[in-house]
Amino acid sequence: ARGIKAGKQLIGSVPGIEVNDQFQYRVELALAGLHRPYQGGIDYMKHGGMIIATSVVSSGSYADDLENPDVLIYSGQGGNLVGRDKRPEDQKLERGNLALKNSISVKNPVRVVHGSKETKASGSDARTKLVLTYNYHGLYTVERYWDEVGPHGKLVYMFELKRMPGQPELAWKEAKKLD
Amino acid sequence: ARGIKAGKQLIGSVPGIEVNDQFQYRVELALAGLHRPYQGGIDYMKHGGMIIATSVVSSGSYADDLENPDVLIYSGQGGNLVGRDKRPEDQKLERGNLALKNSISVKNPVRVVHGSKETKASGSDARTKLVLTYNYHGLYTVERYWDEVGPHGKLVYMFELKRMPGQPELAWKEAKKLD
DNA sequence: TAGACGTAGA
DNA sequence: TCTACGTCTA
Repeated sequence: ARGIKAGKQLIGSVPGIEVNDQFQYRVELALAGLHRPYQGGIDYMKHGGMIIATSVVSSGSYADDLENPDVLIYSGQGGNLVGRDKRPEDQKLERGNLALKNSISVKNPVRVVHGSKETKASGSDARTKLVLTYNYHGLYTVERYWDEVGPHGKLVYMFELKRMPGQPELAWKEAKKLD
Repeated sequence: ARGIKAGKQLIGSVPGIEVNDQFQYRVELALAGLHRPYQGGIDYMKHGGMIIATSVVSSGSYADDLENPDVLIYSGQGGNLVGRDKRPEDQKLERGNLALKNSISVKNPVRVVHGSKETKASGSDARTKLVLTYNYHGLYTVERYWDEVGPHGKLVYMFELKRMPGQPELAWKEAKKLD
């Protein structure tokens, strides 16, 4: 694999990629042109003088709401809310968060990729293990946003994304919580 | 690329990999079976009740000495000596550092991969840019180790590795420092 | 659970 | 220069 190069940044559907397509690593999302940042959850681009969001990845690190697959409540980025040894801070309405906010008025489609734990047969022995897998959920629009104060006492932006109609049904099973 | 799996851990040469083979990403080294850790500089395994080093990657993040390609002075790991916002600490003779020390008496071959900046033509425009590239330098033995006090006042372990004779010459050019 | 010579893009 | 919902092994 010499010269891995991410696909060009697009708005909306990516040719050759269909709803329910599955990926195992973030680098594959970049390669496919679905979502370029290797770690960042929000991808965006300049469009008509402002930045707008082009894709988001929800990987379960935040308290996103996924009960209804047609509506995604997505937490903003920043504020050091993930990771140990980080002092939490208020999130700011900049970069990815600003891009998502701008996409509300622009009404552009945003690709949504959902990371979920999936059970997978583990080679030679009969047991299974949980593997994080990324599923393409299709195009959404950003409907609204608000801010709340999280359990750490800091400001968190929340974005509501709604799935655009006329797309294939989601073949999506989340791994049962193992309590 | 479904189910990327690192090669099995070997001591010495890896079948199919030759001196001067070149790689672009750490994940490729893991895939090839040359060096499994994605970030760690020292790979090791249990052997006869102790851990011994199997490979090291020098990427220029530490003050390693590479003037003479037949002798590699390699800095130990740990102590938070790389990265911002980290308070430096004394390195400890554990994990990779302990493995390298044990390899002195075991005299087992250790694979050496050298990361260096290489000039590369940059697509459509005529300019070049520097890209970190990993070159396989072949098998070395660990000759000795010592500790020093670094500029930060903390203990750093240093290991001297010597290239084993009878291997192909290194076709190795480091990018000139751009001052 | 946490460490580790990672990466790309802004 | 810095951020960012990474990813592996111990």
